[in-house]
Amino acid sequence: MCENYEAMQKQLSQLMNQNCEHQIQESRKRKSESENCNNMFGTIKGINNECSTTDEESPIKRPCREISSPKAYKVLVKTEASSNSLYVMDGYQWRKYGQKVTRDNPSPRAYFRCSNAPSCPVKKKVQKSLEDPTILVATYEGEHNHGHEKAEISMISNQIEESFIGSVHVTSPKQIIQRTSPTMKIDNVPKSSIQQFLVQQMATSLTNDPNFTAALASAISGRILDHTSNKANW
DNA sequence: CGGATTTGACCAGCGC
DNA sequence: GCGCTGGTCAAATCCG
Repeated sequence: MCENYEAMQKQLSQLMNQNCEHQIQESRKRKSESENCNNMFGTIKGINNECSTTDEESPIKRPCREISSPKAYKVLVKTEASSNSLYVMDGYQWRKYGQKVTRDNPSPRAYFRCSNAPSCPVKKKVQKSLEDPTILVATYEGEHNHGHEKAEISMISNQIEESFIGSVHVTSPKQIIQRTSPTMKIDNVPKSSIQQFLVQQMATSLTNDPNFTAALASAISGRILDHTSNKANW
């Protein structure tokens, strides 16, 4: 699995390099992060840093500031439909320092800084998805310079639906949530998150396997029957 | 009372 | 230079 995953990463890097060169030749229209990052149904730019490697070679100064942030990735969180909260429980402690209504999305965008450690440079932007208000789009920038603390437990207990997005074209939010084609730049994502992602992928594959679920069901029912028959014998 | 949140003001970058 | 926009600051407010 890991080998296949690494092979996919290489292919993705090559493709993104090609896209990057093409983008350099395109218009120098102002890079708006809200247009590129918040619109998860379009081509998402600035989340990965592939293009930054060609900066020195390119005669045109790259317009996207976000590319200078090498550790940016997105997390999509499914929330309760009635919930208006912009708080994403990911195990870290965040301090909100601003909120803004952006032009292309009527729902406000909240800005958070990691407060687990005073010098932690990580920032997080959270905004509801334009297409599906029950989905919170959290964009993380930077890398934590402290321990993960209770993140692992929290991510499981809060049933976070997450997907990491590189420079890919996404056609539907459901596709993201169902993780039909997970693509991410491995350098952009904390290793613990990668492990989490792989575990989830494995769990999904197993649960989608009818043979596995049937065997699991029979094993559980057998266990229960054994247990009840043992009790009856008592 | 101290820390977290809210929210209006301010700043910088970009297009025209 | 001006206006628009996203991002950040900081004083006011809230809350445990």
